[in-house]
Amino acid sequence: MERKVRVRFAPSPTGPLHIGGVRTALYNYLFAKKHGGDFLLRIEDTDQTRFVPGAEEYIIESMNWLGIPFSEGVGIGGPHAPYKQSERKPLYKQYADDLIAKGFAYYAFDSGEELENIRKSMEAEKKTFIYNAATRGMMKNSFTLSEAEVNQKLAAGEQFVIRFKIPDNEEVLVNDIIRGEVRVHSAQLDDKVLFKSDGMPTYHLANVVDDYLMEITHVIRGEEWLPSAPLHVLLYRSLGWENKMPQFAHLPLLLKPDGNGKLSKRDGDRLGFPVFPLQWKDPKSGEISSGYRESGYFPDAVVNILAFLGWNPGTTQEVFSLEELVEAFSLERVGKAGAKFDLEKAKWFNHHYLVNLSAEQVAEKFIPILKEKGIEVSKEKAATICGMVKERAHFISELWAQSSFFFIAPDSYDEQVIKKKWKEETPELLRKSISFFQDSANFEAQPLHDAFMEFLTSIGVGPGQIMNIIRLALVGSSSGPDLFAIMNLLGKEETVDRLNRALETIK
RNA sequence: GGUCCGUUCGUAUAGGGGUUAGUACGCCAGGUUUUCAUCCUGGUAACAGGGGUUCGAAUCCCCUACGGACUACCA
Repeated sequence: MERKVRVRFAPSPTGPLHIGGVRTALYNYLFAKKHGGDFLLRIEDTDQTRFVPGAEEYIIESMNWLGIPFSEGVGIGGPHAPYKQSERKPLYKQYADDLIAKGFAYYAFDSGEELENIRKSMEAEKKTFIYNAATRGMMKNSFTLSEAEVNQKLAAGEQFVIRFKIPDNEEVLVNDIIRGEVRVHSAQLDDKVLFKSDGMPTYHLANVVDDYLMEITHVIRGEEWLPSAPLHVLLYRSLGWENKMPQFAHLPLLLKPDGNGKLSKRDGDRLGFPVFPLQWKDPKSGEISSGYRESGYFPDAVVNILAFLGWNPGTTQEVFSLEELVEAFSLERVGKAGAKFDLEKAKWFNHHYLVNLSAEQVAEKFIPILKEKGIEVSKEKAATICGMVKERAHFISELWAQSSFFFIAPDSYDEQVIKKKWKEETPELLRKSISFFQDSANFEAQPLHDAFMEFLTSIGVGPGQIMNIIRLALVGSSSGPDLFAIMNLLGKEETVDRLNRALETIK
């Protein structure tokens, strides 16, 4: 019996969504769509102490910006609502109780302090404290206390947790789509807390219960969860849900670009690239972290960049739309090793997307920037300019530096060019050129070019002697688009003005 | 420390017993362009180390090294 593919993205609202998380969400989405399945958003907020206001909204806004839609979940609703674990709180206890009834879990009354002390003293002996078959007998729990004592503590309202009883001496097998068979001996596992003293389940319980209830078929999550996957397998078995256990796929981590280690919030701004999809202002410290959106990345480009960090299609195609990614994606082609973010490649991707936009589309995004600078232009003119300069930029924001001379005459001239190109005969040449332009009836780029070339030939001057000077006068530097196209856009009057100004100013 | 996961050019990766170890970004050189950018062509650069298995290993196995994750009443 084939179940309908259902996957979930289950972030914790403890801060802004990290690009590693975005990639996890993306892979989940791609997998779901590829198999005609569902993609749910579940918010895992079982830890009230770490809740950060705005984080949940941030997650949803990020996914919206990226154009990755959920089919079900928080903010959308669906047959398994609610999708926020804090709102599902009453649901979990019964499963913990069920586990206790079946002998797979037990009450424990050790205080945090007691636990900490024993961990410390074990550490002093260079041993690791594991709360399991080996140590249960020395702690305060259902095994060391009589049933009457336990009941009395419970009745007295004493604080307790419910721990999972890891089976003794067993090899636990986790079947991972990406990593194959992973085996861990139960002696290495500890009796994790399933149910906290505050009445909330821990991740482990809530996650398994909700995945079961929501009929999740594939759990695609970060590699940091691999060590606890054996516990989850055991939990499915103990709950009697083994035949409904989802398949696991643990994704490789995103690493920092320099050195090693997991990519973290600090690295991004240190290395000059965002680690968050959207700009984030920490509600407590007020600290601002940059986002891809605000940095000028296109959502399609971010999706494309992220898709290729840990996955490849097995062909040489690198530019993929979201639809194409859905078509090409498979978990089998996800790599095992952590991937480092490459800023240069990311910029290249964005540049590629920028160039592939039409001049009109680019202009639409550029006009607001011009407005901010107090410049009003027609859509047509903006589009013409964008068409001329878009391939010289990685981001929309770089367009201004590439095109400001269209709107504002240069207030200085590149010294290097002056030094190299401004010769004794230059002023005379420039004067002749000015009067040529002054007398030109046709200022269309091509005819103007042809006529000017003819003129240069007639006075016995090579283009190299004057073209750079004219560019310098018009642009202020020696770079930029086709000179005659610039003149055409500037118009005769402005062109002649700028040439005259250069003549007067230089030397 | 323990457990688990990983390791191909600087980066992302292809290749999974016989390849001149391929591609992209970056970088370098040449071409195009009156300039710069784009574009085109070429180049640079990698199988962590050691043992096996095999006629043959980047590929399979083991060990070592290195890196990472986890080791909470956090997720």
